[in-house]
Amino acid sequence: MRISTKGRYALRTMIDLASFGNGNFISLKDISQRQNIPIKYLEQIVSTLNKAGYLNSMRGSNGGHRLAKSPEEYNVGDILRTVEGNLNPVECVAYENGVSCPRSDSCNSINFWKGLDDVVNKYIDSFTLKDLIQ
Amino acid sequence: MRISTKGRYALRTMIDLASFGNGNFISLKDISQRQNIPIKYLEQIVSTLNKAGYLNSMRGSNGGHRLAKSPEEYNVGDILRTVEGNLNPVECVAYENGVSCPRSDSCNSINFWKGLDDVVNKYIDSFTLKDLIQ
DNA sequence: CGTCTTTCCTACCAAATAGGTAGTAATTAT
DNA sequence: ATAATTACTACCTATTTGGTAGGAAAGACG
Repeated sequence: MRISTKGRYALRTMIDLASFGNGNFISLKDISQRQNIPIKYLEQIVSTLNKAGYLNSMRGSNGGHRLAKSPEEYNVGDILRTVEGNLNPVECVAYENGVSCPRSDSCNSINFWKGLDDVVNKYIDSFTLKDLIQ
Repeated sequence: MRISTKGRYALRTMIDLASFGNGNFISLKDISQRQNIPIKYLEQIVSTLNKAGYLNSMRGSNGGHRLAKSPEEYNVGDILRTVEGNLNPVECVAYENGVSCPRSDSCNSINFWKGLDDVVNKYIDSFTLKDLIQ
């Protein structure tokens, strides 16, 4: 029942950009040093955030990353699900293309797990990035 | 953000005992077949539940396990924490012997993670084993 | 133009965790 | 005695986590 470093680093990176960015491009080197995250690992995480459209990036000298939107427009749940994959507590609550656990008919606990999934997602979806800045 | 098979199997085992036990000793073989859980793996999980005092066990022919208390006296959160270890979403919210994350002073997200930890534990603690039987 | 800085992309890797399997000893009903 | 069952301990394989490493592409600046 853990959020991995990816999720935590992603959130700290977004908070860092929101706090120190001010619309300017910030290099991974700066974020890496401030947040104490290995730069090569940070690259991968930022790449995911980038592909999700959360960031604008610029290559080359003086390049870097900045938020694509203002902090209150980011849902923390979206950020976490983007880098962590889904956050289902158990796979039987994930219904991809209509397929569910073969035991679901006889399973007494599936509604319990669904409820857990709900409270987790409801909680993380109740925060925007702005809420996490002081 | 996953509950492992250990937690799910443990819960299903407790539900099975509550549903089919009726105060009698039920063998792991029976539970294993009904719940489709490898018996040797089940042994280990049941051993943990046993050591936590949740079960009475009897060896030998016609032996088996039964609930030590009535279903409404088991908290589902306790069962899960017993077999899964703690369920902290991130380690920084776990304060063992007063030690916390070295970044906690400057960390904007620690209260967010603590809140997540709270909603998860509050949810799983709001169910007893009885609630999960039909 | 050349160089420096930075992102972008892909491959690789070691340690930990998950999810078991296996063997054998101890206990008890019949 | 023996068959059935729990109890204990060691082992094992696949996946996931948490990174490293190297080089290509792009842009700023002298």
